[in-house]
Amino acid sequence: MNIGEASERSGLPSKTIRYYEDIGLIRPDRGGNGYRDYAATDIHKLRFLQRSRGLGFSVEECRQLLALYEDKDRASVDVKDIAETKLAEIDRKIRELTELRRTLEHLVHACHGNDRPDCPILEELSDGG
Amino acid sequence: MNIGEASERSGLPSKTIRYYEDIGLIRPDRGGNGYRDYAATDIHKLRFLQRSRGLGFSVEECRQLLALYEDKDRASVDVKDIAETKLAEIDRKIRELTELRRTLEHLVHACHGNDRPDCPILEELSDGG
DNA sequence: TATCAACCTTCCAGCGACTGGAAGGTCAAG
DNA sequence: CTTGACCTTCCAGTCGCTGGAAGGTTGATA
Repeated sequence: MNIGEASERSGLPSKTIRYYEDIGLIRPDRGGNGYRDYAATDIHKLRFLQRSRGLGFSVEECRQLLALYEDKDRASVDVKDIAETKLAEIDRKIRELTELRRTLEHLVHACHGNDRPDCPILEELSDGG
Repeated sequence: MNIGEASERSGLPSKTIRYYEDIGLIRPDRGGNGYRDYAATDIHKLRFLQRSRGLGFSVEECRQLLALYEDKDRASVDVKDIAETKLAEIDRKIRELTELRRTLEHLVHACHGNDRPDCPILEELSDGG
């Protein structure tokens, strides 16, 4: 299977698939013409990568998860640890963004939003409130 | 005032201050020795940048906000528009992260996290659930 | 006066995770 | 035999810094 079809089946752009090969996440065969040749297991891995990236795992975390996925003697606690760490990270980000949101909404509400120059948003940004 | 002191007063690393000059956000004077020389207005601008970056505005948005900040004939609605757009972006990010969080938490709960290989997290990642 | 640390300068490279584009090879259909 | 859709590699750019090398300046101390 050529990269175009691998792209369709995995939901990843061809560019991204080549990039994942560059950084050693997958190693497809090559045909006599030099074209990459993806087997069913490669497609599985690509879909795995697509989903784990979509869940917010970094490429390095995906590499670990993929290694665990391929290790039939793995311990599920190793997977769970990675996922829990990521969960905590996501929580932290949500908290940060929620705090930002609160501040920004407050400012937006305070600003008249007309053609006059006085603006609480700029005041906050310039003198820290 | 040298860059070190400007850094302390603005809360931005010297590297970042030089970077902001590179991309045309600020233009401090230069002393005879070639050192950058920051005036009080420069420090104001740097603090402004520090705060607006901290509120999640991109550097380009900061450039616009800084231009409005310096434009005494501005209309506050222009500032408000930028802030509202950013607010909507933050909302979208929070929603995305919350959805991620839900999925991930669900998976984490489903995984026993022991020394056996069976793992609902990997199952979800490999076959999409 | 020599020297030393603590500043400052410029320039180049790298991070993460792609993405775009150029220049060129391959393949299947008409 | 040409056309167009594939495929290949390689290089550069994105964003917002950050690190480091190599060298100049300053102010205090021996």
